[in-house]
Amino acid sequence: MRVTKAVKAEQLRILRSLYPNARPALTFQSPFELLIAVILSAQCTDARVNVVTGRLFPKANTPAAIAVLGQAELEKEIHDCGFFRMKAKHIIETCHILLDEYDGEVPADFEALQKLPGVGRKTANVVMSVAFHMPAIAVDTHVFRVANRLRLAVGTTPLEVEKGLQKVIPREDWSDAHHWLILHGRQVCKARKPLCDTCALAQVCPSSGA
DNA sequence: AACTCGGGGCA
DNA sequence: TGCCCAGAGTT
Repeated sequence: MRVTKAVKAEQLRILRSLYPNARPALTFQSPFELLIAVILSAQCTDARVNVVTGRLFPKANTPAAIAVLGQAELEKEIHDCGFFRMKAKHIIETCHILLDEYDGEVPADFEALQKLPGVGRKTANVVMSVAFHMPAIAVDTHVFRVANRLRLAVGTTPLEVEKGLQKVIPREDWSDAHHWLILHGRQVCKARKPLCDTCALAQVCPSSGA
């Protein structure tokens, strides 16, 4: 199957119809809360992150408060999220940088965000998109896999796929499309046994059945 | 490019 | 039990 521009448009139309009310699964009440939640979400389900932040944020939901909390106590709070020592170290360092260099605020700047410890390209894109409503597409493993299988965007690195998606997806849909691809990757286009038999995109997917 | 960090989900 | 993850940093 040849994935033309028209086919890609059809793929996107179907995805939108499948996941009409796509929204972030993480619960947060400020850019800082979102930043922490996304750092915690690496290799951890959003449901579990929400449980952890539901306990943590009432105690501390600012860079100053978490810095006061200290690494040892933070490690206990986020223990259930996995990689807790490394994440706690990164979060504490990030809080100090936010206090020292950004007046305790989360900068609405992709480059600045990505320089923070524990914040990579994916996390920075999520914060820009979700917290600051800027056009950005965060490419995680689900987005990467689904985009490649559909040939919606092809690449061997997340950055390549991100650029490819930016070309074929209307700017106003970037934030939503991220969620369509994630949901589809989790529920249907799974890494191991993709459910091609019942996939609504099978007709427009070159990887279907393969 | 390969490895580490650390738990849980799931067959 | 064993394998796989809604990543990022280091070597």
